[in-house]
Amino acid sequence: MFAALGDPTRLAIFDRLADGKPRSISVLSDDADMTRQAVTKHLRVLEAAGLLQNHRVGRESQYAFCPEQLAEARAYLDQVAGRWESALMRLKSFVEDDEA
Amino acid sequence: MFAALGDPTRLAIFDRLADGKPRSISVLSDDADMTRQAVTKHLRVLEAAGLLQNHRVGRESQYAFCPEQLAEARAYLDQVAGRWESALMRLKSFVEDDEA
DNA sequence: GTTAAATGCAACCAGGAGGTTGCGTTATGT
DNA sequence: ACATAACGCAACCTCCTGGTTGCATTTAAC
Repeated sequence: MFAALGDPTRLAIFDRLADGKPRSISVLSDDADMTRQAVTKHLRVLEAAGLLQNHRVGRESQYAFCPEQLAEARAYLDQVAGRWESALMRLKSFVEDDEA
Repeated sequence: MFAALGDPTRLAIFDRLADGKPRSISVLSDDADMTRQAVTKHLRVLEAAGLLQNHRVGRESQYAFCPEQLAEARAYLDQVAGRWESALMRLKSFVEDDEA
């Protein structure tokens, strides 16, 4: 999932869809100075990572923002930050014990 | 920065260093079933992304957790989630207006 | 019913990422 | 002082990724 957002093109697409509005592939590839096929591949990657949702309507396939994985990413970052801070606390109390 | 955490090997190293303790390259490459050089490259990438800090001591170079970029990533995810939720709110009020 | 739009599929290509090996250099330990 | 540990640099290799092109297929529009 970090890998999915790691590519700048993909991050741009994802950012564009963050307003919640679903968009078709051709709409997304219009202002993405690259082939429709390339955009399609990126969309597939983002969908596989659980960041986007695809839903075929008529002859066009709409991709839309999907918030679940986003929450998971935030949870992971929070957890890492938490581990780090608690390590800091242990270090601090160790130093203070040493001073006492 | 998402790209830096996108590689599983790098994520593992980063996760390992999240306890705040600095570690030398050879220590890190001991249990990473891969060459020291490969680990070095990964560490350089993580450092360039601002996720780790390097500090040479004697003949060994110690890499340690660096929290700043982490906060930035969290801020970005928050911002995206915020944009999405406010879009939801607008949609909701639109529907309610329509009902009225 | 035909034309055109929106997409899917597959083959293909160039470049960069991840990894290794070999060798040189600096610091440590005894 | 000498052996060895920890590291840097550079060349090299392989494979995956990002991108393209060509063609087939489904669906809308008129």
